[in-house]
Amino acid sequence: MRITTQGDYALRCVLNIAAKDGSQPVCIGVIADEEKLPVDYIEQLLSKLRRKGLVKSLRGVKGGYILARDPSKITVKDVLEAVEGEAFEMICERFRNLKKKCKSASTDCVLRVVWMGLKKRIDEYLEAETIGSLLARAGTGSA
Amino acid sequence: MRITTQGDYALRCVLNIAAKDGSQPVCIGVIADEEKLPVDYIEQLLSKLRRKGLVKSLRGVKGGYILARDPSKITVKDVLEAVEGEAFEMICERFRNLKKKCKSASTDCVLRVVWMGLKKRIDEYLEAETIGSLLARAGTGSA
DNA sequence: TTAATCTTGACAAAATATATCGGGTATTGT
DNA sequence: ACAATACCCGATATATTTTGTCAAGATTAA
Repeated sequence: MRITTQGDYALRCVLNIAAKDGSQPVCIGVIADEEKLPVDYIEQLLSKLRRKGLVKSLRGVKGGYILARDPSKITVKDVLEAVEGEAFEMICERFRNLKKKCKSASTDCVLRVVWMGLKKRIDEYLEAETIGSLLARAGTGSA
Repeated sequence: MRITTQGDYALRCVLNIAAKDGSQPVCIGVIADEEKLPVDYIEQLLSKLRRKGLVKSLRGVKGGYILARDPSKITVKDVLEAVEGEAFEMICERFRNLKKKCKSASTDCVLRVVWMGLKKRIDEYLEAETIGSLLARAGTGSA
């Protein structure tokens, strides 16, 4: 079980934008350069973030990306979900999405209970961490 | 982020064995049949569980698998780790394993802190759940 | 000995993750 | 108007992981 580079990259992009003063949009080229990420790849990720309403984009010369709302209102979970779908997808849901049949998918399935509990834990944790809190932590060096 | 069918299947196999009276080993064919899982696939999973010391195997006629220790001493995390490696692998570690370079992998990386916190939450939860507790829950129907 | 059963490694197929590319659209500055 | 910059979007390509299958071998009970 792991988060993918998509989630990691997306978070780095958002953090990069958030760390700037916000007086002007940050363009993909700069982000890719500073974070050492493939520009064509994070372009897709930023598009997803935009469609989910986490960032806003401005086209043309002087264009780029800015956060759509206050960093403290953007959770780590928001960003992960934007690029990866659910932060934690239960295997039961996965089977459903793949049109496969989970033989034990009754509501009282013992494992289902475990996965639901795990999902709850994960979601709670990722909702508690925000871009704002990460930024503050980075600033104070108390990481 | 998700657990794979390997983890799910492995847990179903262990639960299946644990649910029996233990007077005789359970063979793969029976487990596969009862759990509706591909026999050749779970064969590999059970091999991993054996190598990790979670189950014991007996060959020949009347052979099969039995739990290596008390169900209450086998955690969900034990089973997941046996077949999937770490229950939650941090992206940083993954990069290392793939011999790739994570540019931001300094000890004070803000995201690293997040992943470490998440890993801790996940591991704690999965260590708290045991085959024994799941079995008890299934028995009482209080799921 | 024979049949049942685990053991092992190799192979194959499917799904996902990670990019890369090309052409299009909007905006700014001249 | 025009050129330069930068986002937009869909298609395609590659790599990796996941999932599943197969075949030959080893062990044991009856």
